[in-house]
Amino acid sequence: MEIITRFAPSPTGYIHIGNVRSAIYPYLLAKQNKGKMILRIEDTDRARYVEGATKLIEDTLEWLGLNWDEGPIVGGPHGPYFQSERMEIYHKWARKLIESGRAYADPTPPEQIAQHREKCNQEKIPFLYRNFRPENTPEWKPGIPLRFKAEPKSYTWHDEVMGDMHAGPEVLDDIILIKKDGYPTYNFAHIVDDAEMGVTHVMRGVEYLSSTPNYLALYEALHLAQPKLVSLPHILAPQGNKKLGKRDGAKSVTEYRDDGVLAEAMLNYLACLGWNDGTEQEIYTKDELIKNFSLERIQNSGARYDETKLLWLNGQWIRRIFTEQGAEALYTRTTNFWPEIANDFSDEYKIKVLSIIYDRLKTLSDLREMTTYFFEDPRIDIDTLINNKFIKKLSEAEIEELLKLTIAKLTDLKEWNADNIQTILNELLTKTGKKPAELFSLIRIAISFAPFSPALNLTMDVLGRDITLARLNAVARSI
RNA sequence: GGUCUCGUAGUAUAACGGUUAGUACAUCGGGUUUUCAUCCCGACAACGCGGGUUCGACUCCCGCCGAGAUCACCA
Repeated sequence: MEIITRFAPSPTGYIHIGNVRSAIYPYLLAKQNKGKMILRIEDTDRARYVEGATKLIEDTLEWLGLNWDEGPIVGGPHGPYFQSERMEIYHKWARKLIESGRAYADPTPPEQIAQHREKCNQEKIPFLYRNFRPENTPEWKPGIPLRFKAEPKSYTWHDEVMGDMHAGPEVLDDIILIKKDGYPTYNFAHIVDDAEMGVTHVMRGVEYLSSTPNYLALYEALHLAQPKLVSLPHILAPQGNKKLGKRDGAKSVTEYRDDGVLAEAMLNYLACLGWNDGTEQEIYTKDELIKNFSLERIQNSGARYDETKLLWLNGQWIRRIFTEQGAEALYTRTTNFWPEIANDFSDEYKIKVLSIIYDRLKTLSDLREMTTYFFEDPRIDIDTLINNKFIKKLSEAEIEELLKLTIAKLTDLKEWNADNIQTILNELLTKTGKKPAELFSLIRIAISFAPFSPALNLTMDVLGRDITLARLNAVARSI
């Protein structure tokens, strides 16, 4: 049987790292089994609807490479994929329930319901609406909510992550199926949609675990086959024990993209947060995740979000793309991350810069701060120079002498390349008898005035003879 | 409060009932001709508590404690 999964977000805002896993796992499972993932937009709450949120959701999935097989944009045989466009379908199924006596229109005003609830709270007994079921119910028509008529009974079921589950009749209640505005509730709509769309695996956060018995009752009353149920544990906020949410400052997934995190790293990190394949592998490509993914190995307790590890993984991915796919491949990802002044420089030059700096990037946006001296002359700051912990050991006369000697040697260099520059540097070392730390720090700071930079000979090679000498001369004059 | 779920280092996790409880991130040391980073080596650090069952329990059972989820005309 073909496996069909779905990701069914409501368009109330951006997708953040706390909830994107419910898109990743369905995707992996579907792809692993040559099945399909459906994207369905659950927009039945008109009050919380946010304009543009659907676009945000689509962007996020596209960036991560979680391409849905059916849904908005791509279409498919089970559309429409917006719940707001499926009203007749819900009403059709609702009528079936009414006809079989399993649903009723409920005219009880909200204030009275609140009173019932309040009374139960005071008496410290569970509030169950079925105990307050109205005796005479009108015919169902727009403006009156439709409730399920629950039967108090026990259910057992199997959750692919949580294992065998059991619940008693005390959790079964007359849940609202259709709201008074005519829109279905999540509880009803998702059951109908999953069935109509042929969804075989319902994967969602654990928060739905407690309402599962009510869903089972609905499948039963509707004579629908029960799909496999998969509860995904929460991702916890860095602080405290709450699930990661927007109020903990959970950033949107695309914000990480804009901050220079690679999609590969993001997917890798999130997939492995609360899941592992039992090996000690840490770096997974999307294809490897698809190949190795398994429901059984999803963790059943919440996992804390750890941005430090994400950034480590991102560094790993930056280096991996560079070494496996080449400098150009990495360069194509860096377009938006160079300092503004770099716009005037050629791709070729920027690729050279990237090639010597890439292994110290944690995120691509580090380029902005780390590469400026490749594009403009640094401001000469003699204090920084002479206060450096190595250069401090040299007298001003020595500094001047060393700079002059370096300039002279480099001027005589016939072919300007990294190896030859290194030879010169080595010669200078033996000739002056200075320690590498002293001489190299002096030159490094004089040409960059940066807190750190790549190996000296590489930096000088990329900068070129003219600029290197010009900067050294400028510093020599300022001493 | 009712119902349900979870509990291995700071974090993420591994371990047929028998291991010096493994790995990674973080932290702290050390190494690779300057810095920062990479890379390499090393160190620190965990089975929530109490009972059982067993020759033997992180692993099975019970109790406790702790944490979380849910009890909406939100999803």
